Amino acid sequence: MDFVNHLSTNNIKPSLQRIKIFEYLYDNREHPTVDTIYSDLVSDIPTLSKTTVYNTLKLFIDNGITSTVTIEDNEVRYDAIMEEHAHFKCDACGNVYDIEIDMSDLKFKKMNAFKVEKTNIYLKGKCNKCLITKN
Amino acid sequence: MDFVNHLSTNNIKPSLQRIKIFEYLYDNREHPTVDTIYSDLVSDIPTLSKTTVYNTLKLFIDNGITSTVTIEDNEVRYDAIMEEHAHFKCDACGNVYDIEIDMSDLKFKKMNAFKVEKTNIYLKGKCNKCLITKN
DNA sequence: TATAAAATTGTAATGATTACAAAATTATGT
DNA sequence: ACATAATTTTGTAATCATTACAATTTTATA
Repeated sequence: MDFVNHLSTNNIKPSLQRIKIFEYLYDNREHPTVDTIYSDLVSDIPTLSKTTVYNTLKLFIDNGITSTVTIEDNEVRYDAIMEEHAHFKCDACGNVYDIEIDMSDLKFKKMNAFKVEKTNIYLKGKCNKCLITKN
Repeated sequence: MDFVNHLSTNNIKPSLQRIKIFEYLYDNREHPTVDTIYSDLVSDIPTLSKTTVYNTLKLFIDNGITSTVTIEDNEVRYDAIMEEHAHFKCDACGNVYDIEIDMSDLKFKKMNAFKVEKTNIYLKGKCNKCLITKN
């Protein structure tokens, strides 16, 4: 994945901060929060500001290369994978995993009243790691 | 719907505030926010406090008669309908509608790694009202 | 009716996000 | 290359939703 090129082709000038933040998001698939992104990157970019993380993520979202994952009402997570997929959140360890899904199987009723542009799915439960360890 | 009985059978003492808040949630199916609930009820219960609305909704959720609807990362909505259903949010007018859905049709891959307890689905797009009016 | 328990309320504290202006960096025209 | 303009980054302060907490009010109990 050529991050510089990916940013450029999406009308985002590839500054150091933007490259590093996108790279982090793309490589760390656990859907990190702003705080996690900031904490993990500040050692690499000592001048990094949390405001920059917020600004940059908003820029990514506006240009369609990142999306938010809102499962809990008190934490916003970010995801750089834009292909159709769903999420699973383990309510024991709190981790959020990607899930492959075929949304074409979904059958909605009375959908003539709406023009659907995006379908979001997330599951909750226990991941195997937590089932084995804690139970 | 006998609200007093519904609260009682779910281990919630049916105080005036609790009855009114649940009644409001159950009758107003547009998934209101705390602010909306408070604003609409304070004329009816002049002493009502926003803290009470927060406390009461938390109590409802803990006792399984209400759930949160988290579609946007900056607004928490509440829903008293606990039967399986999905949501549609119109990003023109902002309204959230209920949708009937058969989740048994969903096919996930690699799901052996998880024990799923709850499936959440929401769609985004434009409702017919907005498509006709604004376009 | 007195006392204890529970519910409600108002205010203050918290924490995430945003606004904003200054500083730093990068691009542009000559 | 240099001066100037534009953009990006940064830090601080403001905002807003939510929570903590203690006081008050209401309800239950003996």
